[in-house]
Amino acid sequence: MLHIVPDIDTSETLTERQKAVLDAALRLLVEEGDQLTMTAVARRASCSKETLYKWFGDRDGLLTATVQWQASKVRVAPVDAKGLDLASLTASLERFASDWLKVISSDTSIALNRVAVGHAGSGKDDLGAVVLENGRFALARRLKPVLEAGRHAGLLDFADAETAFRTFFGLVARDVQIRLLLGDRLELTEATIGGDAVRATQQFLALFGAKTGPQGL
Amino acid sequence: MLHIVPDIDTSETLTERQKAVLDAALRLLVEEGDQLTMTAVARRASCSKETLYKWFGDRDGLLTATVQWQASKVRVAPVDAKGLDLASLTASLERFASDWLKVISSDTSIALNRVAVGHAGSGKDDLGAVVLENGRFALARRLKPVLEAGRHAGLLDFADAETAFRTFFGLVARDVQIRLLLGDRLELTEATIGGDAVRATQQFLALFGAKTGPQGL
DNA sequence: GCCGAACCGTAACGTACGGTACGGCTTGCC
DNA sequence: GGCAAGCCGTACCGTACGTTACGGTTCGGC
Repeated sequence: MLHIVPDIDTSETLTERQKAVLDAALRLLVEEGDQLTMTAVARRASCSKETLYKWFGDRDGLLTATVQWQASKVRVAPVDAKGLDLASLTASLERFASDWLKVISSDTSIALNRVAVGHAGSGKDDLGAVVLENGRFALARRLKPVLEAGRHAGLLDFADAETAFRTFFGLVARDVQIRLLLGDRLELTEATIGGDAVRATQQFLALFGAKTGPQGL
Repeated sequence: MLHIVPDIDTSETLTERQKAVLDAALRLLVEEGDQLTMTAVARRASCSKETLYKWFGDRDGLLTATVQWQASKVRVAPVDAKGLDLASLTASLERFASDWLKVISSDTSIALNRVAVGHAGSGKDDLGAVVLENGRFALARRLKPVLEAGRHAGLLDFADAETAFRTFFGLVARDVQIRLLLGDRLELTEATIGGDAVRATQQFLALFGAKTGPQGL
């Protein structure tokens, strides 16, 4: 989703067949959550359990490979930061907010985050780290250059890009992710997401917009 | 934690022995996460498995009772809303922010939320609903009267208390909870929490403070 | 056509754990 | 004292599932 870019490490020495198996595992993970069984994955993927173990080692290996496989699919197109004015900055921020809301409200993201959260307690694997790295931290890496460019163009005023990013993150996500993870029915329509993206962006600009200029509202 | 109030429904027809057993289960839940076993709980609580099943029905019943038992312990003292001025409103908001950050960064909260998130997928029980009801929604119920009082006193300006609350929630929590749930090391010291509470409150007032008066910063 | 590698389907194994049964001990009541 | 209730400790049962083993099939290379 969100502008798939066939990246270099997307293949990651995975054969097409292996990708298909991981897709099956992913679909099953969305449906069943963490209580999916190796037998179910094998049946869904029309492969043998022996093959699963040969390719992925054990259950945790399969889960990790599945999460990484999904992560490799959600590379978004970078936003170029040339010719930045308030309109384009606003559009970029709204775009980031909208994309992020779509991601965290998707069935796939919810399922993956649930599994990763569940595994985070017992240091058996690093699903939490993988999800975090490809979620919140990847978002920060992509957004910070935009924020820096906005500051350089005199449109934004902040001391620390990290702090500014975290505020933006909070304004966008609010209670959405934790409510969805905890099972709250919270249907985010296209319109709702769009409105929330605009609101969050306006609030962010109100807090961090440079005072030079008619920034009254 | 946070000003325990011996409430009416705290007992909830639980004997002292049962409370002790649930405390043991809670401690084990923090240590082991969702893979705690009934045998381990019985051993830790020095009771028999037969007793666990008699009292709580099955494993899910024990988990639910444990979560509810913890929830019954975190009733906070309500903030009175008389004689409200900007200083006391600011203090109240900072207090809410600080308390909430302490809650979501506590080992107990993290463990409970992890278990609830893990169970949210399969409609076996309603741990997610319980956690949500005693967490995010309880916070809203307590904070909204303060916001309404602030608006009535001419200190705040917002159309919808729910929307205002969610923005405050986002400004306070930001990425903290999801990072902690996913296993990110993120040590929140007393000082950090205090600073974040002040920052979030100032940002909230900048967004929703009434324009009448010297509200320039 | 033959061989080996890879893989499918399925059966089998071992174990961990939820749930149950039971003997023994304490406690309160007659 | 006798008795019943409640509970502890432990042994036990059944099952689900991770993991392994194996026979049968496909397929590329010679």
